[in-house]
Amino acid sequence: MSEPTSESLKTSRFTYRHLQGLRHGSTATPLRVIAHIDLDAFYAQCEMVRLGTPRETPLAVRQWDSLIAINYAARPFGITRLINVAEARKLCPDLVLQHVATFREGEGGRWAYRDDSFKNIQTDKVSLDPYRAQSRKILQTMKDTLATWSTNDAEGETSRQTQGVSAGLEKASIDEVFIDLSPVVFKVLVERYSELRTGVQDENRDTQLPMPPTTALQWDTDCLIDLNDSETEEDDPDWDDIVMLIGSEIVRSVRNAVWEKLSYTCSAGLGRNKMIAKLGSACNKPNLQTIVRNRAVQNFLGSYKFTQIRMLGGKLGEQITEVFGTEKVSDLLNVSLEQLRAKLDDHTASWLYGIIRGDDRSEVNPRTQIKSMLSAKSFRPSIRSVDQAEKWLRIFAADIYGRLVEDGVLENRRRPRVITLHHRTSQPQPHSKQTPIPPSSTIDENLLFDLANNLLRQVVAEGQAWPCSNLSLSVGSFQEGVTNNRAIESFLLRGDQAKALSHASRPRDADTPPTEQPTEKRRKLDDEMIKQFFGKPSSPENTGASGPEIPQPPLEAETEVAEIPRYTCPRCSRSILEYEREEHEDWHFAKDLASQDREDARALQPPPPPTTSSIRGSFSRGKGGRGGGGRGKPEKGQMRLAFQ
DNA sequence: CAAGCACCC
DNA sequence: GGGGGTGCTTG
Repeated sequence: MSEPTSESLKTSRFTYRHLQGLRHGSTATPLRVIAHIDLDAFYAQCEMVRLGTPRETPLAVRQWDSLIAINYAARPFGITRLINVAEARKLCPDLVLQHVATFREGEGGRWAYRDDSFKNIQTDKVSLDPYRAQSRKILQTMKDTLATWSTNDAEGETSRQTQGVSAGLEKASIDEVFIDLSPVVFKVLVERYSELRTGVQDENRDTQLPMPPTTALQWDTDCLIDLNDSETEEDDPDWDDIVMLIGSEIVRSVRNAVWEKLSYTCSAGLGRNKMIAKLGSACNKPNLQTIVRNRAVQNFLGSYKFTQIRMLGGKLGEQITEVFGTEKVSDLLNVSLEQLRAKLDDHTASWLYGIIRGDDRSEVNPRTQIKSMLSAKSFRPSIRSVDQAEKWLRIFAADIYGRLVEDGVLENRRRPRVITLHHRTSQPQPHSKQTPIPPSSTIDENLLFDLANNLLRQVVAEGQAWPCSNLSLSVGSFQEGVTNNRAIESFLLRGDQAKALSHASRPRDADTPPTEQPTEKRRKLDDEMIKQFFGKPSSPENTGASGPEIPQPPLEAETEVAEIPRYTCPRCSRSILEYEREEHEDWHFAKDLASQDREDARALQPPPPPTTSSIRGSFSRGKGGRGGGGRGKPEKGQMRLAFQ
């Protein structure tokens, strides 16, 4: 082990700047902690819970003649989603086969579990509502548990500035979430390690942190990814190991709460970003969590095909495979950035270069609310009349309306602004028609049905509607209701005041360029400009300049009384409430960090996610023929990039 | 805006 | 493969 004399003098690889990045959820800090939590065979577990089936009982969820979820007890029998019901029964005679709930023609918007649904593919439509309901409960339990970590003060002393931190939670699908644990891990970290509490002056932000006092970490039941070849478990842990340990403790408590309260198991991955966390959660299933420490990232990623990395599972991954003649991350590591740039557009090249080295700065989008709702049905055989189609539109409208009610249409919390009808004929490519939902209308089943029906008439009128093999209805572009609107308006008002204030009192901020109207917009008609103003309330300096993850400096409340102590910030000359001083200083610090990030970005090329048509030059896909060479990178794109 | 495309479970 | 989702680009 370590010699107490020389080793104890060692300092951490990390600085106070890195630590502050953790506090504010900076996407760049190497101390960041992201979790991905994935419910195990989710639909199957929903049915097990609903039916009270023991965990050892093999169970599969059935949709018509297919299996859409298989629990872990059934998997040893060789049952997969690719086989049909008859084959599954043969492999496992005792298999519990539960059909999904369905709507039935003529029974309104009520779904039900029916014994005979599998025989009624012609009249029934699948309902996933039971699973959405469970998903909501699980999400809420996760949030509640995270909240206990955020507000619980162990000692009451250190929590002064760290209380109320919240973990950003992104619902990635019905059975997956990403959590940015950074702020809450920071809170726990400074509570447990008093040596990290010392304030530090601006000019000392890059001072190394002291080494953690610990020499061995207790990882409990976690699964650890092996360290890179160059690393050894005998080395003392640094803070990036400690934050993962704290993160894993938090995630374990979240998973435990979901189990104790709702009887669901889930698996989790922890790492320094979303890509790593996501790959990690799939490593040890079911009911386990996997930690990818920073010192294990190279080893971890080296074993993957890059086509398994998020965003590379589709055509982009396919194209990269063709161009470079390999699917392996380890092979692609030997390709220089210049070589990547020769074959891919700059955007994609630098993103790819970073991502295979474990660099992913994408944010956890703190989003829980649904953005669109879709109700669909495939027809075998195809349908060929308006009459038949209308019956399904009734069911779609009822389905979606029921979900809108759950979402709060009745209380006017949210309402969709657009409705879309998708249809498919024998051609593989589906088509769609959409139309606005009249803003003043009361949304109900009939309204949705009428709008859908109008769209259907349009499709029919254009010909090519029959035979129809697939039909679906969706609503989207949600608008927040009046209650929230008032809150937003007052927020915007405060935002304007903030701007006025900042222009008046801040010396000069390179971050906030003088107001500059995009020239092409000048040509627009006045009323369009007005519409745009109200439609896009965030001005360039609001969206771009301060960066999404950086909190604005606290604003003074209008109702404030004079006796609250204040101080004048030496950096921006603003008068700040004394009790908000620390936060304000942190804000400056975050701003500094952000500009540092941007400088880094200019030098290194930032890693934004790839977009379409990323292959450079004449490489073209089967159809369309637009390789993307033309849309390279005008200067404006660069500017925008720098601000993101 | 409307429509399509890519990617994900 | 069927039933849902998200985000982006293009005309």
